[in-house]
Amino acid sequence: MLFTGTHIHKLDRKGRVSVPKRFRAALEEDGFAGIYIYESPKEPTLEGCSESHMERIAASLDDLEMFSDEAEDLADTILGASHALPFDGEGRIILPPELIEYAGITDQVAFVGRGRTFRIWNPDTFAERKTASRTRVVNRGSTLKLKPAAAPAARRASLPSESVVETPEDEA
Amino acid sequence: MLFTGTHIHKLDRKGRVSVPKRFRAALEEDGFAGIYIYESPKEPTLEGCSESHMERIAASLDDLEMFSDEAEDLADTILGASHALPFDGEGRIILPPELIEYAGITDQVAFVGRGRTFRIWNPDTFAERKTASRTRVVNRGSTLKLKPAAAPAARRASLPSESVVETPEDEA
DNA sequence: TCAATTCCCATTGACCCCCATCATATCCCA
DNA sequence: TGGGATATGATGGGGGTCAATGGGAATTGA
Repeated sequence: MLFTGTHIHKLDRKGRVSVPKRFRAALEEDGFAGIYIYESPKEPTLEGCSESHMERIAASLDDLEMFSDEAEDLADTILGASHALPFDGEGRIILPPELIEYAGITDQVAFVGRGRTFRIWNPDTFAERKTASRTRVVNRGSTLKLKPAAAPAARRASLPSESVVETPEDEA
Repeated sequence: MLFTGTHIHKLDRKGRVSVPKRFRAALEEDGFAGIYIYESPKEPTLEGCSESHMERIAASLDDLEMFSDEAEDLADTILGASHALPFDGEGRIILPPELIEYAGITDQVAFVGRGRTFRIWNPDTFAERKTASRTRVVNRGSTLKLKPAAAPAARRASLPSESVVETPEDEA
């Protein structure tokens, strides 16, 4: 399952916010009915993911030298500062005040998909960032080199001829 | 399964539009009965693709340094801005207002095949662009070097020429 | 006992399902 | 070869359903 799109929901006066239905579906098939979030080190936004993805992060940290400074720092930043937020009956979570403050959120919350993870923004802040990103993409002429065709692995790979490649992101 | 040709359909007053039957067939064998679209960064058009193709994009982004600036920008521009639009019983999707506006669409919608992806245009805008790009192709003397014809992998390769790509700006 | 959290129910409005009609391509047969 | 008959896709619209939201009651814990 993939997190995509931008979904703007309301933060009510109890600090609750509905997690987008699409995200919920992806998260729930994961065992834990809820999300994990932590402060993004570089920007005023919250990183969110499923429990299994959090486990992947932990495993990756294990691989970094057990007691390297970097691993220590990352562990504190991500694992130590992460919050496990369960859904209530209506599929909402309660955003802890310190996270609300960190992201500069007021009355609205933007859930922004990033594939295997997502981010939680103040919608205005994200809007600015998005136009900036897009401008850089155009100016820089970014192209995305696609991987050789996703490993079939997942679900039925009914198309035998799919191994064919394609031009990256074509011209214009 | 390739998206080819240009198909013009009507946008009804509910914001719905039928996805061409040909495209639908290609998309449905993909698990998710619907399409993914996002704004093309460079032009007033929408890029569309199947879920598996979107997963490929996400996987490719994952590979770029997890947090390189460029990957960040592309993630916001593509994954964050994409919409998953499911088919209704009649094979239609609902085009979100902001996408309608971005592409300058009014009452008609042009689906234009591009191989593994397709684009959604205001038909008039596309018509202009098409003649312009055709002119460029002629002036420039562009030719397309075909790949060796992908190994038919398994079973009968009844149509030897089938793996071939087509010129970017296809016919009509 | 008070405060904070969790559970539960009510409301509303957007979306999705269903059906009815229309257009177009295909086929059949005289 | 023409004309209709039929199948299939495209289009229009109404209404039921469910996600998002708000608030109150019950529960927990200090």
